[in-house]
Amino acid sequence: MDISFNDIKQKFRGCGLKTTPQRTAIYNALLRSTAHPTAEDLFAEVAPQFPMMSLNTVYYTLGVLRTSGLIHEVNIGHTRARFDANLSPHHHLICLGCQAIVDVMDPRLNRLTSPVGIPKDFEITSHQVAFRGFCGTCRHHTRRPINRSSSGVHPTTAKGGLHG
Amino acid sequence: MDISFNDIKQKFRGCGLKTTPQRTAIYNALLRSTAHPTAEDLFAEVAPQFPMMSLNTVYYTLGVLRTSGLIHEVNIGHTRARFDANLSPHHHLICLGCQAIVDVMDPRLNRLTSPVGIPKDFEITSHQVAFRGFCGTCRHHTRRPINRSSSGVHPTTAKGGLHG
DNA sequence: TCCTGTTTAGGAATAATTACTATGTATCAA
DNA sequence: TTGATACATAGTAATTATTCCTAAACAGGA
Repeated sequence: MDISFNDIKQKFRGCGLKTTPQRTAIYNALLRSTAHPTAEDLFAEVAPQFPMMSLNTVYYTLGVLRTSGLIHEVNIGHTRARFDANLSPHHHLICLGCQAIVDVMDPRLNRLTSPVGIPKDFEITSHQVAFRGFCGTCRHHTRRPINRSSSGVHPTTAKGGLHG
Repeated sequence: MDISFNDIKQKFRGCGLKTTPQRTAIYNALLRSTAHPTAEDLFAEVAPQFPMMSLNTVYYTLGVLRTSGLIHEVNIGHTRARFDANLSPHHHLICLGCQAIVDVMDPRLNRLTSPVGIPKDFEITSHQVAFRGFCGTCRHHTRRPINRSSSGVHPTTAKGGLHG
C-alpha cells in the first residue's frame, strides 16, 4: 500500500494540482492511515515536519483533494469530518464506544440490489453499509469512553485503527 | 401512523420523562415528519405554538429523547444533526443535490450477513445502508443546489420529504 | 530566470451545538 | 389538593469545527 513521491506528484498533476511539501505530506499521511483521521489528526501528524503550518492549510488541502476526487469524506456523526484515501468501494465498521472506523472490504456488499419502494425517478449512484457495534476493547471496558479529540484511538492504547 | 397525546404521555412516562407541552410538541412533530428534520427545522415548526421557546430547549429535548431511545440521530454529513422518530429498522436514500433523506423499508436489507474480514472480537449491534444519488428534481436541474438551511426541501417545492 | 496564479498562514468570522444558571412547572407524596 | 422537589425551560455565554479573508510565499510553465 506504499506510494512513492513521484506517484503522488503524478496524481496531483493529473488533477491540475501543484505539488507542495505540505500537500504531499497531508495526502501521504492519509494514504498511510486506515483510521479515517480528522483534519486535526492529520494536522497533528504532519505538524512536526512543518512547524509553521496552519490548521487552515489542512482544511484547504482536504477540500482540494476531495473536490479532485483523490479522497473521500466519511462521517459517523455531525461533530467532525473524517477522511479516507481508500477509493476502492468499501464499507465501514464503526465502534460506538471509541468511534473507530474500520474498512470492510467484503465485495458481496458492493452488489446489493436496488431497494424496493423508492421513488422511481431517483437515480442511485452509490451505496455504503455502516455496521455499528463495539470493538473488543469497548465491549469489555466502559461502553462509552467519549473520545472526541482523536479518531478512534483509545487513550490507553497508543496508535492504530482498531486496538486488539 | 397517528399517535395520541396519551400514547406520547405513556412513552414519556415509560422512560421516566416529564410530559411538558414543549416536549410533546417536539416529539409529535418528529413523529409526523418523514423528512428527518434538523433541530432548527423542528424549532421552526413548533415555535408558532410556543413563541417564548428557545432553540436550546429543542436541542435539550432531542438529546433527552435520543438517550431515552425514543428517537434516532441520522447524519449525512458533518454539518448538522438530523433526527428520526421511526424506530423500526430501515435504511436511507440520500439526495446529493438537495440533501433529502427518504426512508427505505426494504426488509431484505435488514438481513445482511456479517461481513468477512472484520476483527473477530467486534460485536455488531446494527447496520444501515445509505444509498446516495439524485432525486428526480435534482437529476434534471442543477446537481448541487447546496441547501444548508432546510432538510431536503427544495426552495421551489414547498413541503415534504422528497418532491415529485 | 521571471511571471503568474495557486497555495499557504494567520487572524477573524460563522454555524451548530453545548454549558451555565435562574426561573418555572410536572409529578409524587402526604 | 397542596407543597416540595427534581426535572424542564429559556436566556445568555461559551465552545467546537469549519470557513472566509488577505497578504506573502512559492510551484510550474514561458
